[in-house]
Amino acid sequence: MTVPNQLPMDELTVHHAKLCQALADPKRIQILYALDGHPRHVSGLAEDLNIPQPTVSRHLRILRKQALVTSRRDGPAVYYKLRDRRIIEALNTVHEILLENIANR
Amino acid sequence: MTVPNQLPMDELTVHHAKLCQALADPKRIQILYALDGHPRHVSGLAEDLNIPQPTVSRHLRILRKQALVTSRRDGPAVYYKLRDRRIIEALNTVHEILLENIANR
DNA sequence: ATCATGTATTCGCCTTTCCGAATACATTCG
DNA sequence: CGAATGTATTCGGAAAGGCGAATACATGAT
Repeated sequence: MTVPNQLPMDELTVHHAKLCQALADPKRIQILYALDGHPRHVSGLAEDLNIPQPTVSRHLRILRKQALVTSRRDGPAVYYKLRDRRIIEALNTVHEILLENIANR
Repeated sequence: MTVPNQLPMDELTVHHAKLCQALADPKRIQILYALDGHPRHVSGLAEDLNIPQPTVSRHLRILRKQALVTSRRDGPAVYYKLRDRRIIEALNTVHEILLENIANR
């Protein structure tokens, strides 16, 4: 039995995947958790996480593009904060599953 | 002020990111939702989703590696099912955030 | 054993992602 | 206007991810 031609992928699902992709990097996960409840500016994050400032900026741009964080400028510094704390809940759920995966090995 | 050398990345966070990475593809998202409450075999998924069977198999291998799905063979067919339905909840949370992102544009 | 059905893997190619290094841009102060 | 501080971007290369096509592997029936 042959499989019919693939139809164009649902745009919403593509965006869904892109949002997940924004979560799929260890440094970005660290950044999101670091921002939870604590708006921080870029070099503050860089020092806390021991990540070079340009790298932090690049990751923040990715998170901003997916509207996971928002920024406001205060003098020369730019402060970032979470736009929706539910993203932390989603990450926590995945983390719980991860812990079980490790336990059931 | 110079940033100190980066320390080795927390292994748990690396795995956390890998788990998110497994969610970061539209076809895998489709597969996970298709499996929600309905164990399916490979070519059933392929037909439902209009995706070539080898492609489905490759994505299922990735999901299996992250223990998001389990498989059991029944004759020549292999049935897959979700290992933990909370992954759907995590995806749903991300989806809600996505819908708001689209609305607030 | 052979065939039919269903599943998994390999190969080659292309695209995407990530990083370090360097540099450009923005804001405030003197 | 500099100079100082803080942030963002670009470039080049390396690594990872995805796909179509072809093929190999596994199971059950005849």
